[in-house]
Amino acid sequence: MKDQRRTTKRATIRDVALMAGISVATVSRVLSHSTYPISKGTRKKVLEAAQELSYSPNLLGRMLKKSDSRDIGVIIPNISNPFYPQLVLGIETEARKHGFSILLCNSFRDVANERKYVELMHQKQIRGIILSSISEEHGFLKDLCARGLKVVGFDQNIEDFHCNRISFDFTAGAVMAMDYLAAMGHQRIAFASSPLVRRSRREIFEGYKLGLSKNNLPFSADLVYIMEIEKEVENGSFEFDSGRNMAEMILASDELPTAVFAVNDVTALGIIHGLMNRNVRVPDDISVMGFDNIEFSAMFNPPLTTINQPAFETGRLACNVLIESLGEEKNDHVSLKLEPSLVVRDSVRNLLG
Amino acid sequence: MKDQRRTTKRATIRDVALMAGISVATVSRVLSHSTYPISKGTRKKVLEAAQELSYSPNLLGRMLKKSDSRDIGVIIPNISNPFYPQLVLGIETEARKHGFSILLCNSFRDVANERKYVELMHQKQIRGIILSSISEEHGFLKDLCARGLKVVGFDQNIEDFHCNRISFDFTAGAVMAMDYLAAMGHQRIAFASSPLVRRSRREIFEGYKLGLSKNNLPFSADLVYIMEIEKEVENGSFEFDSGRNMAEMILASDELPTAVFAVNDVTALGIIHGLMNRNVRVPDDISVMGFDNIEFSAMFNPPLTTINQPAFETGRLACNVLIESLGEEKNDHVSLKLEPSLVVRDSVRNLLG
DNA sequence: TACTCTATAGAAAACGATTACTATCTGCCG
DNA sequence: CGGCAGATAGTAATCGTTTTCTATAGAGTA
Repeated sequence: MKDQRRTTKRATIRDVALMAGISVATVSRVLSHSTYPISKGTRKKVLEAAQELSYSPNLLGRMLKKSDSRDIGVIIPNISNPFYPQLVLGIETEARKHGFSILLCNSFRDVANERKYVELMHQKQIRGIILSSISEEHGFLKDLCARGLKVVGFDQNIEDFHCNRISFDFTAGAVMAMDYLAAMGHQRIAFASSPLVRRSRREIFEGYKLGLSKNNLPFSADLVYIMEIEKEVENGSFEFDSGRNMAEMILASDELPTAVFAVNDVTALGIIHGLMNRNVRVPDDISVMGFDNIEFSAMFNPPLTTINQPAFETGRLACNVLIESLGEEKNDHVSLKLEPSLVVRDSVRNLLG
Repeated sequence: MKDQRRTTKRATIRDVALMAGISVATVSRVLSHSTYPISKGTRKKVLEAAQELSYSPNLLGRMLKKSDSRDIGVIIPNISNPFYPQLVLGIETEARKHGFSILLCNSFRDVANERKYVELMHQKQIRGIILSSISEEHGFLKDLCARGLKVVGFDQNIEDFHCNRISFDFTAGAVMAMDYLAAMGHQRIAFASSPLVRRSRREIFEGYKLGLSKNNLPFSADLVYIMEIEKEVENGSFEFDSGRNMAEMILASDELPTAVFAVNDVTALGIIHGLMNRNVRVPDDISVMGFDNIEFSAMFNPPLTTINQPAFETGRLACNVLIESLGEEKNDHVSLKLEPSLVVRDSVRNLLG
């Protein structure tokens, strides 16, 4: 408190040693909570000196020596997609428990970015990465794994190489949605989606078809609406707009569906918007179901019936799996699949009621 | 490509030197793009050896030596508040341009967390932090700044110490909202908010009162609805719910307002929900205006008229200011104030039309 | 007594880079 | 021809830690 005018350089372990009249080795042992036995007196002297100099360890030095960085890399396509904040929150919640921090990078759906970030993290000696990959080719990842990098991937396209994986059963979710719609008496159910360029969308489409046949409903190409253009911008408004356009297309068709199942919530919201714009009421005239259960789907008007994809939980799990695997020398991989669940709100009408 | 079965240890600069038959100094100079002159032949040999060993620098070593970590810390209350993803995106967009990565931490509105994270970042030799602080006391920050840490703070409570600052003119925004409502012929305008425990809310309330008197409208305590309880959970649904409750309260009052101005979009959405629940139409019966312009407000039904707080731009700016200040030795501070803008959508009715 | 342990402490070697010094060899200038 | 500058390369110190050796007592043991 007194000598406030200390030099701008921070005190090192050496300074502490000097002031305490003790070797650096001992100081290090005290300050890094080693199990090495230290006499009461010495410990006290070290602690006092450290306090006096307001010593704070330089983690770079420590990391370099132990070659272990206490943070984990997180690479996602784009934090502004409402799924990811929850995911990140889940990751961090778990990470902090174990004293890890997270290095967050948005790949912006650019393969080069993704790769660059992975490389960078590796150079920073990060030992574990949670990756929502959009790349199709993972040769470089494989290399890094061989060098000891641990990876937890999810959903997307990580198929060509073996790593820990948290996945989500999109297909089952879609089937679940179809089951529900069928149970509500819907027979003509449209499917609305952006282009099927992502695995998740393809799987949901699969589930749509599976769900139809499971419920003895005919599949008709007339009922599937898949936008042709995909803007790689991910600010959400794109899918919302394309939902609105699809609403127009749906209304222009010969025979209206009684329900439309959208590939995700934002699209569903756009569809509802488009329908209401034409004075079609939801769910009274047409029912709409979404997928994801983003936070806002509950606040929408009408509240959206949807399939829950547990983002937060996924993040927690991913982080746990990663931290666990960091401890192991071996390279066997965990593969977990999270299950969807139905969230009933007010956007689907019961035709049988 | 051939000797795939290389040891798991990564090649160091030393290995490269050995293989190339060249000193480490020279290798370092080549590989770190130094300006030191190197002969064509030597350079080639080094590059080849590096390639052969698939050398990749250990950034910890470099950082330690140069005592400069190439990343910046970002501490925010909670990424699930829809304002922050945009902010983070803005920060990263700018950061990547300059080769910085971001270390993201959520303080969860806990002072202890905030402090712990700052300390941790400092220990990691991070030289710049972007901080949305919730702490009231910044003594420790002041200390760190004295030791060379650069900080960019925004909005919140950072008043007791001097640092770079990006702020937003909440009051002007609120006045702007009132101007607009008045121009639309509204005379009885309610104010709805969660408790005024944050600076931003207080300032908006100020603006509400200022705006009233500016437009020659009387202030009436009957028209202000401020929830008493504040849950420190920030998952949004809380403010949404409290909006719904306030809608009930508003409807129970003797003389209805023609418009209600909410302290933020989520609250506004809740209010609309609550009103519609009672078959009050928005904007036909009552107009509602929000504040923030979160992405979702455009997708809502009806699309929300609101005041734009430029989250992305704020992030970019904050990052720029920070990186700029990292270069300087001096400690003079920048203070920027971003201006609000009006976003007209469909939740306010023109009473004069 | 001689020998093994354990507690305690310090010296010095890492960890993987950068860089301040040196040192050599050119070529050029006066 | 002596000297000086620039190009080029190597030696070794350094960044702040951790940790492996050594080393010295004192204590317990046979």
